[in-house]
Amino acid sequence: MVSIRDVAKRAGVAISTVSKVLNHYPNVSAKTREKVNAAIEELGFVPNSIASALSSKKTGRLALVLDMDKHAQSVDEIPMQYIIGAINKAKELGLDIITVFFTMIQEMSVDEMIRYFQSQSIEGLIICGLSKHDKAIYKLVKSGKFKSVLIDAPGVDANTSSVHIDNAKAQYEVAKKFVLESGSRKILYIAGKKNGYVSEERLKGIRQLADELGLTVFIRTGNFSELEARKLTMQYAKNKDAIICASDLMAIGAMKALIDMDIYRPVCGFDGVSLMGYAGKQMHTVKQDFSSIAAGAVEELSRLMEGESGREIIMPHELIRIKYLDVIS
Amino acid sequence: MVSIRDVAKRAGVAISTVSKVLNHYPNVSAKTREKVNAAIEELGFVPNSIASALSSKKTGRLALVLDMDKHAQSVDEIPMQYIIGAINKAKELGLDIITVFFTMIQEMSVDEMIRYFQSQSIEGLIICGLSKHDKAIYKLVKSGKFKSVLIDAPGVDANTSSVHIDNAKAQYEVAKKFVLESGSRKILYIAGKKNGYVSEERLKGIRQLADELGLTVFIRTGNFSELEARKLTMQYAKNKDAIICASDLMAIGAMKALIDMDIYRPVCGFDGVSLMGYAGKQMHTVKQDFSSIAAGAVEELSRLMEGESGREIIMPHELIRIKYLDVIS
DNA sequence: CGTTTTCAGGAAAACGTTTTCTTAATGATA
DNA sequence: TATCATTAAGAAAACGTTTTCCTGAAAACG
Repeated sequence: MVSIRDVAKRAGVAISTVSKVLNHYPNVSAKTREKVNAAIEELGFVPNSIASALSSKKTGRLALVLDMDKHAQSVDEIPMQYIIGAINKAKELGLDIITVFFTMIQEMSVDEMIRYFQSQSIEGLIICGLSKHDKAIYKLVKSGKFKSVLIDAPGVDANTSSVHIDNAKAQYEVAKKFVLESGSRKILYIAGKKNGYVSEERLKGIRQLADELGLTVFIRTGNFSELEARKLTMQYAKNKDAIICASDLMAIGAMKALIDMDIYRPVCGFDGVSLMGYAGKQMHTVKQDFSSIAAGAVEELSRLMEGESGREIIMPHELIRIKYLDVIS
Repeated sequence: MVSIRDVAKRAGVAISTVSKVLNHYPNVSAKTREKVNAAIEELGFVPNSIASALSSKKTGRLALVLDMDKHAQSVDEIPMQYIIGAINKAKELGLDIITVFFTMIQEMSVDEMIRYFQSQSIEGLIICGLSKHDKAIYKLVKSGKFKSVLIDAPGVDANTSSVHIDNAKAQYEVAKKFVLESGSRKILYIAGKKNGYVSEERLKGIRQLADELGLTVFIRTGNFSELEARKLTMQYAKNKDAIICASDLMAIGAMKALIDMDIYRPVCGFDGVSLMGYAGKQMHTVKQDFSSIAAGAVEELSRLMEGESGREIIMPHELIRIKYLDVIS
């Protein structure tokens, strides 16, 4: 392996001078810089980031923490969008590596996680989709050993930022459009998780709308599960005008139930996953750009790592209507 | 940061002794080991993998190379399955990190990629779904700077292994079952890519079956594109008995076309992606366990990194029939 | 009991950088 | 011309490990 030492020898300068050239220090004469760069070129020198990290104590390593079931048969495209967005942005910013980390995060393993991140010299965490009520995450973030950005959860301290859309507003908007268009008055709302930050926000949106328009909204919790939404729809849809779900996946469950029951009710979703295209029903929903959200989180993390303090970033959302696809007769 | 030095001091031993304990060397007495472990515990010492890597020249870093469009709206779940399988296995084997790397791999950027991997001290590559005819990959692997495992492409040298199912056999088997069951004689076969390894193999399987059963098979190339398959089906399906596609995604395209044309033809797919469940038609297909395939690739890479030489690993496949889902009326 | 073997444990170099401090040379100022 | 400020460049320590080599003591052997 050709090292900075070889370059120095070749260029007839000191090691420190080569390092200065590498790191674009100002106090190097043009002539010397020239010589060094020539030597680098000739020897095909590639700086060793491991040595650099050890010496400078800056690794530029980020971990993207996804809370997924290990054996997920993931029909769910959201994690992939997060990964794509985060990795591309990290590369752009010269943050060397994004570690993706799947786990069932449980309280008992937090210490293990901290040790793992520490041993890997990870400087920043991007944590996706975990509520602030999740003790494990709280502990992880509160350990103070890492800068963190939370996606879809509110920040917890000055070392922490959060990135998410305005869920309450988005839910309000899409539901309003949906309700006015379909003329519905009695709604079945299938919410996400009890105590989940995102779920609570969306619920706020619905409640606001209900107040404003004087709607009757019957609320049940679907745990973001297709099956659960299906059951709830079976049970409660009959005497309602329409169904609003806190996620597209649950909306699919609802649609399946409606078909089973052989009744028609308009359905409104949330997320705008492209999978919906294959489910084939026309539907109002909120489109989130998960890839941009993750990219924003990486950018924000890089800010935090430069010593700035935490803040809350609201990403834009879009109201869309999934198009009717002809694969469904 | 508490270092091995602190531990040594606390335990009243030399640094090298602590290192020996850490790495489970045999020549350390039980008593000393005890003392050291106690000190580690008391100080909450976590070994620094960066320093370790620098010193030992072993990073245990792997890169999972996925050739994806940067902005893919990825309905495609296969990359995610690769990632899940690879990361989990890597963690299990103590291979520190999996870098996931998205790129449009083009010949011009190969040198850049090599430099990037080198600077990151990456020791092994897992390269997914690229044909051996792809010059970029060939160059990358042939650079000899990394141990590589190719998924869905044949190995190229002694430093390289390959992992894939027996595509010819799988295509033969699923098509045979499909053809016999549906009694088809005149088949439209929509192949994958020209010169793609996987595509060619599957084509072999179809040809063998055609010979054996005396079928008439009309072959067109769909480039693994839903849209392309749809067009080809439009154009050629009318006077055929059935359609066999080299991927599920193309099968979906074919089904859409059949619906447009308002004719019925049985369709056979390949891959077994769970997305198919949402497309809703009953269909024969080959199920690949992409997660296990990636896990196998990591395991194999670890073997290569220990100095073993390259080989070809055939993973099992399964013939399945996607169940009729009631979301489709 | 003396000699050889075995082995636990320590000292120190090495890995490839960064960074601080120092030095020498140049140019500016009085 | 003498003094001071400025700056380019080098020397060397430091980062936290691993690993090789060495030492001394205990164990084994005759």
